[in-house]
Amino acid sequence: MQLKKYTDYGLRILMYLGAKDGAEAHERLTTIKDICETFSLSSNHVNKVVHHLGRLQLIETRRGKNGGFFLAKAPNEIRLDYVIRQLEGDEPWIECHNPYCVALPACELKGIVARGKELFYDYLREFTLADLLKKRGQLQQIFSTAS
Amino acid sequence: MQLKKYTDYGLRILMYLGAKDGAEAHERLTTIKDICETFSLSSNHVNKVVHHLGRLQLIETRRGKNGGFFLAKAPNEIRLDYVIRQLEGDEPWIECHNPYCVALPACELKGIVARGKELFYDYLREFTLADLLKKRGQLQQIFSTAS
DNA sequence: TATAATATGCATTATTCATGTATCTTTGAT
DNA sequence: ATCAAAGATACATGAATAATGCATATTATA
Ligand code: SF4
Ligand code: SF4
Repeated sequence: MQLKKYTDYGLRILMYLGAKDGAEAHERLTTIKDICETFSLSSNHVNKVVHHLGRLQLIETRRGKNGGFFLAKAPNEIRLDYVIRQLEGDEPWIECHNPYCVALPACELKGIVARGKELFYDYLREFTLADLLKKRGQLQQIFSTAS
Repeated sequence: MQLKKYTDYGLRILMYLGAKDGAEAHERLTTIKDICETFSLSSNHVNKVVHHLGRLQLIETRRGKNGGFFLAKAPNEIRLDYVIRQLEGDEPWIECHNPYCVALPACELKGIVARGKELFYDYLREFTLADLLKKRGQLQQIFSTAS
């Protein structure tokens, strides 16, 4: 019972992008290499997460020389429940089929767990990327010295 | 992001025990074999879960011939949050060390997820095994015909 | 004393996550 | 035009953990 690193990497990437400043898009362009160096991660993995974030239209990616990516929305429009649900995958927390459980027709448990899961996400729904950037200055400093 | 089958097996075992009736302890004795046949599970795995439930003092186990196990508490005294926390293991849902994440000192995320996790368990805390036995009759029927 | 049950430790398999390699495509700079 | 730098994509490998299997010890009862 733990979030995938994949999901956390996605959030780190968003935090990195959100912490950056610069009015012009090209000033804000970040590359996969930047992320990897900052967080000491595998470029392949980050590659996939970045691609995923792009498909979700949370970031905009630019191929080719001088390419990179940047936030496609304002931080306060990026809700954490959405990000985590999408990156993590939104399957039920208990698998009752596969193989089929005989108790299923009379089981109260699956509903309770499912409701608990929704409460978890309801809570996350109260937060956006902007909330993760409260210590923006400190983040900037960490990211600039990390590489 | 899914509960382990191990955990669900534990809850199934408790449901099975709770659905049984019979005033005397020996009438209520269930064996690992019973569980395995009812749910079509591996006896080794069930073995371990039963042992675990015994250590948690949720069931009482009896070794030797005519042995088995039975609920050590009333169903309404067995809280779901406790069972799931114990069987599942109560680790954080995000691992920030191992390897160490540079953002940690300025990270708001880990706290948010940790709080969400607690809300999940807070919700489970409202339920006990008794709530899982609402359709007790139907469960009894299922369990008696399953084997 | 034989037998039926749980207890326990270790080995193996399966699944999923994480990572690596290679190649393609796009884009800007030279 | 050509090259190089970036993400996109597909596939392969490795690592971690969950799930299962096997063997044996221990205990209690008939
Ligand atoms: S016991 Fe309930 S929750 Fe668990 S697998 Fe069966 S139906 Fe699903
Ligand atoms: S980003 Fe925050 S939550 Fe994720 S690993 Fe780093 S410190 Fe932990």
